[in-house]
Amino acid sequence: MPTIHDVAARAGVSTATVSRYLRGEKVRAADAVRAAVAELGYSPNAVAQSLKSGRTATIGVVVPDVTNPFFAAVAKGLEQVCRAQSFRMLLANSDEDAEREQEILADLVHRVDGMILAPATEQDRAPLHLREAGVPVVFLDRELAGGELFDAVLVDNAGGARAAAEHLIGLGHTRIAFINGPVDTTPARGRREGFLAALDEAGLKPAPEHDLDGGFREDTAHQLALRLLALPHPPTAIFTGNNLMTVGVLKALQEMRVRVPADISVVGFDDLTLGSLLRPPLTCVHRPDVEQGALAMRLLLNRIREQAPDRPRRIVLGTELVVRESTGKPPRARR
Amino acid sequence: MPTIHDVAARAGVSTATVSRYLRGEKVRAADAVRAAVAELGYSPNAVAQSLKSGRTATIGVVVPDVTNPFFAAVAKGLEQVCRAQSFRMLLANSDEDAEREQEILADLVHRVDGMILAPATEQDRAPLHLREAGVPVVFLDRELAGGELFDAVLVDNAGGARAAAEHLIGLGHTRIAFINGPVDTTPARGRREGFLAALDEAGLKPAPEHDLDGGFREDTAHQLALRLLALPHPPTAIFTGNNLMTVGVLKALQEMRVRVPADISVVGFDDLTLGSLLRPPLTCVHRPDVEQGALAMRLLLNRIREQAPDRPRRIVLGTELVVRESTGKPPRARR
DNA sequence: CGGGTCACTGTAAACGTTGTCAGCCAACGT
DNA sequence: ACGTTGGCTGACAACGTTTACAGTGACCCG
Repeated sequence: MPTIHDVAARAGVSTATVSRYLRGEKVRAADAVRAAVAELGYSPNAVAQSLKSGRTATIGVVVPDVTNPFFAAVAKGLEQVCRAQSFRMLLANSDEDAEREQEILADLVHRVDGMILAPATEQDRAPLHLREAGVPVVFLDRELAGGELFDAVLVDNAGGARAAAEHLIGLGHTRIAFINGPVDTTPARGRREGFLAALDEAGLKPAPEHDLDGGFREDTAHQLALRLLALPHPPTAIFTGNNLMTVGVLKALQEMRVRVPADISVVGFDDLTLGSLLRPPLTCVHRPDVEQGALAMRLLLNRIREQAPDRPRRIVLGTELVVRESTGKPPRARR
Repeated sequence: MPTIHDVAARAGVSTATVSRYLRGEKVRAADAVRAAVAELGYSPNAVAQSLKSGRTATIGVVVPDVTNPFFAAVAKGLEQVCRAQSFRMLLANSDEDAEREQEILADLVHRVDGMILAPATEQDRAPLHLREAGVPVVFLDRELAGGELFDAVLVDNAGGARAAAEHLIGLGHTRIAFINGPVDTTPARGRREGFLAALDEAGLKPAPEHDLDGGFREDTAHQLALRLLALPHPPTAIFTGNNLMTVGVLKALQEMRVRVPADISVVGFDDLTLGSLLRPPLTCVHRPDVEQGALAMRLLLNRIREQAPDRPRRIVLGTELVVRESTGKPPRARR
């Protein structure tokens, strides 16, 4: 692989001249250099450039799981903006595991100019090290308990959950189960808050056995749904805290031949790609995903460009309740 | 951010000694160095290491679109193996665009030790440059027309498509439409081959207006499906060449209130995450996805380790026809 | 024709690491 | 007492760039 020295030798100039030519400065031997570059098929070594300049033109992205359609969509938004601005994207999955996340961060610090992170828990301390190391961080969909020291692009979790709960309450439901994510996580905390607020305003209180943590996982939610069905007083509606858990619940209901919404209504936070094709089409809290990624990346790249340490910016995106057919009035028999 | 010099100074030794200590060699001042490292919170600069060693411990991954659940699953497999072997993953989407792909490759050559690539077309010449640059490449799900010069992890496209077609033929269908991807793409070519072979054996020939290219895109497939329905002799079954197009077709059928499988049967290549929850549950050609990614990455990392230029390896994974409820006998009226 | 300006150029020193090399010292054998 | 070994060490040169600095020559002006 040819280096700048080879080009310089061939063009009969110094490396400095080649370097300058490449950066667009006016150079007498431009033609010769251009020819040499072409003949040798030279392209500058990015690693050497990084070492010299201290910039890697690379962004680290840590999400729980790209397989989750929400994060896949977010990743797409991130990547689009990234490449449009000549940055690259180093992607890693934390699997919702704070320890693994920490390893990944430590590994990535030196290789990136900035970091997009959806932390596994709000108690996470690892990101503070990043800050010390001078690596700008933007939190995506989740943030730290420590307060708003970092930039973040979030979604109106409380508002979305409240809308979903109010919708169910409006239909006449009183026994509403909530299969949520871990409450030490921004979205789960916010969603619970909105959910409880709506219930409270309607004079309702959730039974403890209806207020569950499904760990944002399909299989856990699946089991919890089965357990809910086995209860002496099963709920007439289930609100799920993310897309994966919605799938788990729907599969459980299908297995047990529970009719939706005749027997049980289901609302999910997050749309499903195939939401409209499901049996029945899913009522859900819809929200921008690609846009959320794009926004986060733009925020980060701006932050990297202007080194002026502006105070942290928090962007909160709105949600939309999409009413399809998985929700209806509660069954008479159980009321 | 402290460097190895800072550590050396603090420990009262030379940088060489620190470097040796860090690589695990026996060093007299081990205690002092350990202490200095801890106190300064030093960690080696990966960029400098890369420059010196010529290795980046990074793998470039170029797929059409991470948002496609198949590639999301593949990406997960890739990443798992990657991290298990202390490599990182640079991810980019080509959007099925050969030109964009070429830009990405050129950009990534110097930053990676190897490359996983799902080329946009089989005519693609860009990967040959990678080979010249000494960057090992493993093709994923797709390969080049130029013959088998590269490693590749593929799937038995012809076999899967044949099974799907035979299933439909067995049910009595004779007018089967095929919405395929671009035939200058490995999977689309193979799938067409298997499809046509099965029809041929049954003494059937597809009408030209039933043999379509949906570009692997949901929206295009959607339009094509609408066009098929408007035909004087619409097909009684549709076989779709990938997951996105299956979705497009299903949505079109739903819009037009066409009953599946009463009016039209549908089989798709690729499962859908929610395949079993759809109305009706989807009959499809299922195949390993996470495993395919994991396999490809293992192949690549082995290739990087052993520099012995072994001859290219091609791995072809099997498929499985999952019969659910979207296929049935053709409607009487139309036969 | 001397001096000054201008536009460009080459030399060389970084960036942070690793690896080669020669050198040092203690321990050992004679 | 002295050479030899062996284990460890530090100085220094890379790796491929960029860039500060100090030229260099062409050109113009008086």
